[in-house]
Amino acid sequence: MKTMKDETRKGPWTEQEDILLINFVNLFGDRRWDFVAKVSGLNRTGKSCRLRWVNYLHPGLKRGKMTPQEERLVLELHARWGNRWSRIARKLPGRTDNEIKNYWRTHTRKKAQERKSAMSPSLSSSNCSSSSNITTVNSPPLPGTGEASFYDTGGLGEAVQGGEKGYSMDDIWKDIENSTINEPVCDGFSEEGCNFSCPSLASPSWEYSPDTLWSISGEESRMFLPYDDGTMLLTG
DNA sequence: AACGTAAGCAACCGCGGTGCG
DNA sequence: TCGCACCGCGGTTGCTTACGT
Repeated sequence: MKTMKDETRKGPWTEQEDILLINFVNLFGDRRWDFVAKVSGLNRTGKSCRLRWVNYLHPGLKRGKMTPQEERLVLELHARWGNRWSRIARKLPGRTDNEIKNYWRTHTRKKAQERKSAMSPSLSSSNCSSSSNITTVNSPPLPGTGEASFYDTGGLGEAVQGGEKGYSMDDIWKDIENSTINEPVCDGFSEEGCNFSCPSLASPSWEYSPDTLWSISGEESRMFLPYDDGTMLLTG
């Protein structure tokens, strides 16, 4: 039974809603989403709140372009695990399943198009190098091997070498090597179920800090004052 | 400068799993 | 043991922005 009062909001989140959600998550944690949704006064479902938090508001999130290493990691993990986006995301600190999923979608679409055009007889076959890609993932070029692939065409530069702080790509690769399809992988930052939960318990690479509080403009960030314990104060 | 298309991103939906009374 | 409520995941959709003509 839904009354008009129960009508939940949908669609894009406003800044005010974000602020509210952050404050209430900091108060009550990021597990009881229905509760948070109710007490916050947001006319949103718990589900919606969770999604907004996980995909956008979580302070550990990295924003911006995937590094070539991350791209390679995604491809490798996808080759192993398929569309287990959340699982893959756990291997990529600061990236969400949604982000990876979107990346993959775009990526595969691009690849499909490249393939198509490569197949086309009217086009030169010289561009096959960029369409070898995914099927070669089974034997991924490990970091440091210097093996060139199309994945490395983006960004490059300093981002490649130790661009990730806290949890090195080497560690991640080692971790992956040690993991198997059947074994859920548990590590410091990506413990099953702990990744996005309990911010105050997050591993160092996920901890709250003004630096990791989004990649937002100064104007936006002015609205918050992080407490010592990681909670925020709305300054208005 | 205007328009059309592609790409990227944020959010919703439906389903399955899990915990609890 | 069963039913319910909630959570999390994967798939999909729709909107916005970027780019090319």
